[in-house]
Amino acid sequence: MTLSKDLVAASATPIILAILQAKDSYGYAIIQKVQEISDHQIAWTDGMLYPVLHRLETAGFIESYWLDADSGRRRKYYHITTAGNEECALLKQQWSVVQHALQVLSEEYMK
Amino acid sequence: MTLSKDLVAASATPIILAILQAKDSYGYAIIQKVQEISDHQIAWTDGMLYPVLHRLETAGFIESYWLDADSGRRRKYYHITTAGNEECALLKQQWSVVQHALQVLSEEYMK
DNA sequence: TTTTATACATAGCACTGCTATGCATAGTAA
DNA sequence: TTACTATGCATAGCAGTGCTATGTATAAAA
Repeated sequence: MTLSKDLVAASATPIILAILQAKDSYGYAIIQKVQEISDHQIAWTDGMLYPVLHRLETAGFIESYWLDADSGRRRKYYHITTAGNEECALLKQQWSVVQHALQVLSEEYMK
Repeated sequence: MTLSKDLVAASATPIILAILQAKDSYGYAIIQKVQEISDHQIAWTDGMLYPVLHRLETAGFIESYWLDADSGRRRKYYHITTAGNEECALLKQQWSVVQHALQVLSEEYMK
């Protein structure tokens, strides 16, 4: 399943914030996490993710810090801020509005 | 509640197609229908809707025909095509993938 | 006669998502 | 020891487009 461009754009932020709500993480791991929880139906490229992370950091929704992994490689970890938590809640709410609308329409159609 | 720009873009097509699945309709009525089923939480402008309708028609998802209303005004009615029904089903499926992902993340966070 | 509601249309540009590309290192297969 | 894959991050730059702003027209109502 390939998600439409619009849907990818609309879902990236809430998904990233929701992942970081559980625990701090870094770019590469986030991509894998998204694949995992979507049964490989959502496939993000790194080139698409990093700019989004930078935007979220600029917006103040997440903060970053560098850590060295056991492997020796450097990883840029992201931590969700209070503003990020609020944004995440807001986005989820907006999603539920649309979801509810689609739900109502489906039911109406079935009648 | 004001929906984010991305979400508006991603939800417009499935919502319009879902409305037309129930019965043929026209621009102005579609805007009112969206307000109604979303408890006035989704507010589309006509300037935003008409281009979307034209795009959907060009894509072959809907077809149009003119009708004169009792009021005397002309209305451009839209009818969903077979391709449109398929597209609608596909989009709904894509939405459920994202919805499911967000759901899983929420549950993981709660644990 | 002025305003509001109804009804559709689109030029054009501001905006931006993301592709394409680049850099770097660790592990592993050959 | 070489090549390849996986890991890991970064961004220039432009193709692509969503939608604001604007225009037209008619009916009804105030």
